[in-house]
Amino acid sequence: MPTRAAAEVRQDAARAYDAYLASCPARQLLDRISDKWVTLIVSALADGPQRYSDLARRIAGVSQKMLTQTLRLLERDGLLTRQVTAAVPVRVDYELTPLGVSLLPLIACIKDWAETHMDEVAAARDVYDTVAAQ
Amino acid sequence: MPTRAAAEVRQDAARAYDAYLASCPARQLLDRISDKWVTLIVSALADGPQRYSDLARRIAGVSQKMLTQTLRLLERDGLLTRQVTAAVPVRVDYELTPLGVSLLPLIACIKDWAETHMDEVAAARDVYDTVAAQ
DNA sequence: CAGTATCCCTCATGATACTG
DNA sequence: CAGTATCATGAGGGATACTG
Repeated sequence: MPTRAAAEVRQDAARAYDAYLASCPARQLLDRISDKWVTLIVSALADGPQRYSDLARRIAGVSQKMLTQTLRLLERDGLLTRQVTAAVPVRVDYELTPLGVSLLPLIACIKDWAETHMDEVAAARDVYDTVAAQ
Repeated sequence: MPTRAAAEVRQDAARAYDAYLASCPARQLLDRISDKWVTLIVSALADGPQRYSDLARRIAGVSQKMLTQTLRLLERDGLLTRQVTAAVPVRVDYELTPLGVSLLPLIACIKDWAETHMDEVAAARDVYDTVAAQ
């Protein structure tokens, strides 16, 4: 069964490549910052500490689940700290760590490229779509 | 029905925010480069033009579907060109455009941050997981 | 060689309801 | 206020088979 064997070889290669990518730092970072809410939360915290409800308000459209989940993720990664103040009602503040702050220039780079070049991309899309329509 | 109305208001806000994000250049760029295969293909083409089969070989683990789909996406965005040479068998070469090349420094920035700081992130995770386990 | 077409399936996200 | 728990869905991605 050469076909079956070839398929297996391909799948093995795919799995090995997946494993390789999983260990790639740049890939791990991209996995983080590509998350819809990660950059929004980090950017929101650039101005200083924020409470949970502040974040929920600033980042309209985020569900409680995703906000909590993403905050936990970022806390685990050492990008922000979670400070609970025992009171009634409870108060929880989130703040960027120096590591989290160090991410801001990178986000700024991405923003720069986007603001400089995304209109070219949009133009290219228009051309592509126009030609394809004919 | 105040509950229902409140839920609707929240959903409207979420939709409006989605629309806002869809028009955000930085978000659009992140949507592109966060794609697993986009950065790999762009990086592979940094060395110069490559044929379809070259790319398939270099980027082990990519399916034909995703390779073709991603190449079309990048062509549409004006990041690379597709050059078909009529012959038997057909030959297709892909090459970065200047716009595509301009993306390379940004990818390098991301790589730099990752290689500089991802070990700190990994360390933070270890601490977090260790504390959580107790 | 360089694709296209199809099916299938998982996994991430969001809505909803409940709580210390 | 700041979450947790549960359920549903839908879109992205892979496997497979076929083609100019």
